[in-house]
Order: sequence, then C-alpha cells, then structure tokens
Amino acid sequence: MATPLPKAYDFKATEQELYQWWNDQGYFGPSNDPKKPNFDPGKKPFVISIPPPNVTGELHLGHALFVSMEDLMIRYMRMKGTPALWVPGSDHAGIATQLKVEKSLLKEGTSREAIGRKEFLQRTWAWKEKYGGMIQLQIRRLGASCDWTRERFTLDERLSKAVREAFVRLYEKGLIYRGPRMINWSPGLRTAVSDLEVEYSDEMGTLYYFKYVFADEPEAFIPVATTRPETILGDTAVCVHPDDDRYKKYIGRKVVVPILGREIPVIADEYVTREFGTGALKITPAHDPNDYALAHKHNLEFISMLDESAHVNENGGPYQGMDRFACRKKLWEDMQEKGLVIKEEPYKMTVPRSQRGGELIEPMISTQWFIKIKPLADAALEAVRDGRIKIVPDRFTKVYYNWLENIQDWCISRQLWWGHRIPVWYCDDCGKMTVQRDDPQECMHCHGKNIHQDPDVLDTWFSSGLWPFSTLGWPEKTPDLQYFYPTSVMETGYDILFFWVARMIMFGLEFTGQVPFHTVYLHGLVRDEHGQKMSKSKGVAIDPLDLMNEFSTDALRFTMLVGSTPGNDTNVSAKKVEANRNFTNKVWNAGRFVIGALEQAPAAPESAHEWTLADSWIWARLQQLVRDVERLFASYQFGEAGRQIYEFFWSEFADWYIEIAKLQLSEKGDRAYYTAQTLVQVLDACLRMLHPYTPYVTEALWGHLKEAAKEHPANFKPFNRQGAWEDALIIAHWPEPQEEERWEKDTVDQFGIIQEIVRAIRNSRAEKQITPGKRISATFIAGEKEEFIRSQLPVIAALAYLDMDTIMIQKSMTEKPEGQTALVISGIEIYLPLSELVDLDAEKARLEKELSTIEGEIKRLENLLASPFGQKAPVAVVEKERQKLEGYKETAQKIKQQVK
RNA sequence: GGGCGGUUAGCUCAGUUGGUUAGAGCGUUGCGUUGACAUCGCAAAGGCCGUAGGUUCGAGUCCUAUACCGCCCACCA
Repeated sequence: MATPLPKAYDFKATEQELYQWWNDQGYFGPSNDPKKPNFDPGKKPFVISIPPPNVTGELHLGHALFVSMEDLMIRYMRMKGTPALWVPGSDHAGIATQLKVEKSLLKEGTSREAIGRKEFLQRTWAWKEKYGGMIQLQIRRLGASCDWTRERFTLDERLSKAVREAFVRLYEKGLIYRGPRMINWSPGLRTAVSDLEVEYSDEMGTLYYFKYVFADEPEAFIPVATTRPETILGDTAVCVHPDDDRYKKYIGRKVVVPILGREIPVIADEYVTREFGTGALKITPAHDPNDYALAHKHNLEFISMLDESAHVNENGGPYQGMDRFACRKKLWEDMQEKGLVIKEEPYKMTVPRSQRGGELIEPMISTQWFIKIKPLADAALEAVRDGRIKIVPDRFTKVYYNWLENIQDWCISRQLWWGHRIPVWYCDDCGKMTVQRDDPQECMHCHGKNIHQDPDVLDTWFSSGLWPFSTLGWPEKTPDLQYFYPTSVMETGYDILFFWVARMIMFGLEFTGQVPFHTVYLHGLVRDEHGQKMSKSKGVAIDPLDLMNEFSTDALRFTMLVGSTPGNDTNVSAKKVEANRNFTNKVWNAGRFVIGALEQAPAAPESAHEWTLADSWIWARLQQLVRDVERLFASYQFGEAGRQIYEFFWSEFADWYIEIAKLQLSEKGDRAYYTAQTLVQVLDACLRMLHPYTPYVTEALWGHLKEAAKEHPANFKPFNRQGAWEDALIIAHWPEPQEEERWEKDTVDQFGIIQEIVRAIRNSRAEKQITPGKRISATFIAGEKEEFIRSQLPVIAALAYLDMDTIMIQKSMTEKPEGQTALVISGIEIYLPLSELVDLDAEKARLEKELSTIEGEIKRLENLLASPFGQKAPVAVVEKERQKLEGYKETAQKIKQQVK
C-alpha cells in the first residue's frame, strides 16, 4: 500500500518535476514519431501560435492570462484526441529592446552612435542571449505545454528569410514604395513611427493669436491663431473660407511671415471653419497633416523647418539650431517686440505623443518606405465578412471593419538598428535600387559594385505579421507548414487587434492565400483588484511570480481563467488567488479521501449493481456537468465552464456525495465496493475536466489515483470508454458527453428533497444552538413518501446528525408530537425535539410567519396561473409553476395543522 | 465628432438561445476541530440587477432614451 499522501498539496515539489516529465515524455507537441501519443496525421490539428513576448521582457499578469488561456485550449484539444500544437517563440521588439540596450550603454558612458552599428548589434545580441530566455522560462513555469522543439525568434535566420521574401514580393507587386510623405516623427528616438504608435492625449496648452500683416499694407493684417507658433517659420500660406465676408476680399493678396519676411499668399478653402479661432488658418505644409493635404491641393511650397532631433534647421533663419520649444518661446517674444502679437489664451488641445516614452511627436515630411495597404485591407475585410475568420467576442468585428475601412498606408521603415534591415541596395553609380532576396554583389541595373544597403530596419510588426506561417517554415513548403497551417485560434489582447491581428490576416491572405487562423479570441486587460491599471510606478503591480510562489501556479491559472470573460478587462488580487489555492487544496484532499476509500474497498462485488439514490444523483449531475462544459467550451466560455466544475466539485461532490460515501463505505461489502467505484470515476472525470485549468495538482493526484486503482485487486476502471488508465492525465481522454436521459432529472429532483430536509434540520439545529455533535431524535410524517424517507433515512440521519434509534417514520399520525419544532418539506412533516422546553408561542409565531410567506407565494402563483401566462406560456413552463403551487398548498395545509 | 464596454450583495465579479424566489469568492455574524480537508465544516445576514419608457403572458437578459465611469477611433488651427 502506498505511503499516505500529505494533508496539503505540496505544489513546490510537484510543479517543476511534472513539467520536466511531461516535456521528456514528448507530450507537448505532435511529433513525427508515430509512437508519440498525440500524433495523428489523419486528423486536422489544432494549432496556436503564441503571441511572442518581447525577448527581453519580464513576466507580468498579462502573460499569465494569455498563457493560461492558450494552454487551456491546447490541453483540452489534446485530451480530445486532436493533434495539438502550440508554437512558442519571442519577438525581437525593435524599439523596446534597442532602448534597453541604449540605456545600458548610457550607464557605461557611451552611446550607440559612439560604438557604431556593428558593435551595437553585437551588444544587442549579447543582451538578448543574456536576458532573453528569461521570459520563456517564466512561461514554462506557468505550465505552458508548448512544443519547445519548435521555438522561434523573429530574428532567426529562417524567419529573417521569410521577412525578406515578404518584402521583395510586395515590392515586386508594386505594393511597397518609397517616398517623401508626411509621417509621425519621434525626435527622441529619431525614427519614424506608424500612426498606431502615436497616442493622443488631451492637455492644456496655449492658443496664440497674432497678425499676418499684408506685404503691401503693413498696417493691415489678418489675425491668425496657432498652438504651435514655431511652425510659423514653415508657413507657406494663410487660408480663409471662400465665403467669409471678413476675409474674402483678401484672397489672392500676400502676407508676410513674421521675422523671416517671406511673402506668402492668402488662399481660400472650404476646409476652414469660420467660427473657429480667428477664422483664418496658417498653413504649414511640412509640419501638419491637414496643411500637408491642403498644400497638395493648392500647389503650395513645402518648407521643413525642423531637423531629426526637432531643432530648427536652416530654413528657420535666426532660430536655426534652437530646440523646438525654445524657438517657440523666443519667436513669440520677438513677435511681441514687433507688435505682431494679439493675445494668448489657455486652450485645451489634443497632442500626439509617442507610445514609447511619451515625448511629443512631430509631423514631418520624410522619405520612408510604405506599404500600399488598401488591397491587403480589402482582402482582410472580406475574410471576416464572409465568415472565414470569426472574432470572439463578436463586437470587435465592427471595430476591425472600421479600422480597415479607413486605413492609411503603413510606414514600415524605422531609423533603428535592431531589426530586419530593409533588403534594398542603392547604386552609387546609376542611382537605381536593387531589391532582392539575397544580398547582391552588384547593382542589378548597371552591374556597378558601388552599392550600399538601406540603413533602415523594418517595423517590428512587419515580422510579427508573418508569425503564424513564418514559424512553420514559410516560404519553404515544409511538412509543418503543410500540415499545421492555417492555424486554428489566435488568442491575444484586444489592444493589439490592429497592431498585430489585422496585419497577420492581411499578410496571411497575401502570402499564403489562406486565412492564418479561423478564430480570433480576444481577452481583456489585467487590472488590480480595484480596476486600476497595473503599473510599477504606482506600486500596484502584482508580480505573477510572487503569486505562484505563494499560492501555486494552478491557483494563479485558475484565477486568470475563471476570473475573465472574453473581451472584458479583469481584476486580479492576491485574495482571489488565495481562494483558488484553497480550491486546489480541496481537490487534493478529496482525492486523498477517494484513494483511501478505494484502497480499503472489497476486491470484487458479489452481486450486481445496486446504486443508491446518492450514487445515481452524483452520476446524473456529472453527466449534466460534462454536457454543460462541452457546450461552454464550444462557445469559448472557459470561465463559466471552470466555475461550474468548481461548484460541482466542491458543493456537490465534496459536500454531499463524499459525506454520504462515508456512510456507504462503512456498510462494507458490495455497497462499499460500488461506492468506491463511483468515487473513483467521479473524481477521475473531474480531474480530467480540471486538468486544462490546474494541470499540476490534477496530474499529480491523478497519478496517485491511477496507481491505487490499478494496484487494488478489483482494478478500478477510469472514467473513459477504453476502460484502461492512460499513461498520463495530460494525454488522457476528455469526458465524452452522453445523451441526456430521463432518469437524470428525476434523480436530481428526488435527491433535492433529501438535501432540503437535511438543510432544514441543520438550520433548525443551528437556530436552537444544538451542539453539532449531539444526535437528536426526529419524527417524520411522510404520507406517500414514507417508503422513500425510510429508504433514505440513514443518509438523512448521518448528514443531519439524527439518532437512528429513536427516529419515527409514519405515513400519518393522529396525535402529533407536542412541544417540538415542526418543519414541512415537500409535504413531509418533521418534528424535532430541540430543547426540553419549547417556547410554544415562539414556535407558533415562527410557523405563522412561514405560513404567511408560503401563502404569499400561493397567491402569487394563483394570480400568475390565472393571468394570460396560463394560456400563452409553453405548457411545460406552466406545468412547472402549477406543480410548485400544489407543493405550496400541501405544505401550507400541514403547517396549518401544526399551528393548531 | 463617431463607436464600444461597464453600471447586479459591503468589496471584486459571474449570469449567451427571455421562463417567473438573482449566484460565487472575499468580507461580516453565530456555532463547531480526535481520521479527506481549519488552505476546513454547518448555518445566517446582505440585492427597487444605474434611471425612465417600450416589446412580451413573462425582462438582470431584447428595443429606445438618459446619467455616471472607462476604453477605442478621428486632421478642427
């Protein structure tokens, strides 16, 4: 006989060992080894590509959420017998990683410029080797059953090849172009960023009013307002509304740019809002997106007045070399001196800030690489519209449409060093571009040798967009790509729907002609227990590692999974994790009980099955649970499914069945045998269904259960069709739902009466302060339920702690017990001698109160049945209410008798 | 300016084909520890399901309006 299991589940000792074992056994990925249990070339596989975390990232609760969720799906599908592949990997995260390395360089007193590109890249790779991988270890800690033999990194040689292929194909197709455009410039990072990387924040600023004086009439002027006076240096027109009576007479005249003295025209366009500001708009084509568009329309000159670090350039005259904000101040002072200023007032405005670091973004004209996105976007829209891709929850579909329908060309070049370098070479001889898959030795046009590669790298999201297929080997037609692509579910946060999901869909369709996945499951953001955003600076960040150390990985996973609903943000607190740790402990201890019970069970039954009501009841409830879980999983309601398993396990299996099982086991013989069998199978079924939520405790316990069951001479069978125990829970069969049968509901109803009786008696005992250990007598007047009560009496007595020897059961009784507490449950009268001297008045008052409640219900139901409800509602619904009414009537009658 | 989400017990949240006494965890109160579990058990208190209309025999659930909180998108100087 095995050594007894410890009272508390020791997760620390178990987790690491089990993870290693699963991995060593090859359970994680479908391998090409047919001996491996989870490989079946005949079946369509279930595949998830991991949202690759930043290679130098650290684990936070967001990771805990997505890892738990994806691992749940993978483990579920694997248990269902579907070859399940979860491809792990990490992202080089261009800007984020480069900034980290630059920071460390700064500490050393140097900079990337100082050490040069080559050295810098070496340093970054070294950094990656040192700190990358940390995150992967932490993801393993969460129990992620990824196939680590297929781990990928976006800067891997193979993935880099995919990036080149993608770029060149788009270029050859004319979907990638290079040119000067208005882009968002981050002066601190000195790189262009995409529209998505700009965040707008409402801030208080100043609206400056000043005079644009006429070239030929210095005393007269047009008043103009701006929030960015320094851009005056780049103005090339003043624009008014064509129908504005104040200004239309000025259209076509020239005004003078303050300080610089350039003459610029007054033009007219309906774009201008007459009511806003002064009704006259200064036009700075090179530093404002609107002005940029307007300038194209009116053929205006474009004057850039800022350099890469947002200092004034040579076009700024006397201000050349000044920082943008210093220039703003100085220019305004100079204008004040010259009497060109009207006023300034506080003004609430929306300013663009960098998603990284938060510095002010400057709109600038810059030569960059772009993807002509419209054709890709149209295809991506179609894929969702025609249902090839489904977004869960559905409401995000609209958000997706809206974004893609209004999408602008994607600026993909970044002036960074860490990333995939743009595969374009410029010829110093003929000036033409060479764009190709392999590094060229010469210009493809003039064959000149003087070529140099474009210094820029690609937006990180360009390589991320290829992730679902680049990780499987694309552009090669690898066996993996052919078998596993398209993937199944893309599970990620709604915050990167545009950044990542939409781009994977666009690229997937463009390069593979297929949708990269059929379902997008979006989870929400993780917040603290009061709904605040987690941030380290505010000190409210909860470290998942701490939670795992204190409460176990299972507890954390269960919290993430059960506490979240698709697309909604979720609040996490240590308290919740603690509560779920208690649940895993409950599972462990219930398991200890079951194992102990089966070890002591008789070897084999002498007679055929004879199920007790409790046996049938727990079976019925289990069947219902299996069906519900199946239905919930099919609609991605993993949280609700987990909650139901939790409730079943604790409130029904542990609280009721196990308690009754103790009684049944004490009867020895066949009854004990069948009880043990039921215990084993119900526990086994629960462990199977809980495994995707809490893999460690379930696998550990299941191993002990299996061992005990197999060692026992009776060889207790598991809850599966095969009748044999699998090698491990992680690859065990998922419980299959059976058709609902009539007896289930009847059994649940019948047992419900027992539960009600037990609760009522316990309740009365508690009210009367009867020590829980004191057995009391009882009298049941059960009418036609006499036999039923008689058969269930041991159960009732055990659970309500009644004294079997003195209990009386009667069909009816002419002389009711006097001076006792009286209860009526489902037409059964129960009398309890709860104290020597019952306060008759108080008892009467209690009964009368109960009676009035019930009479209220009777009245409500009578009214209900008399209302149109009786005719219009479905028969079953009406019948249900009618029966309820009958029950109440019966009960009321009995109580009335008691009151007398 | 457009769109979305939230509003349910003291706190944090479930509640997906509308079915008639609305659930959980934590917290609170009372009782209880010699064998599954104090990381526990038994019991109790606690809810005009934001507000106002509407549809329906029936609404926490569907529709309309509205308030507050939050988020996303958008070029008003």
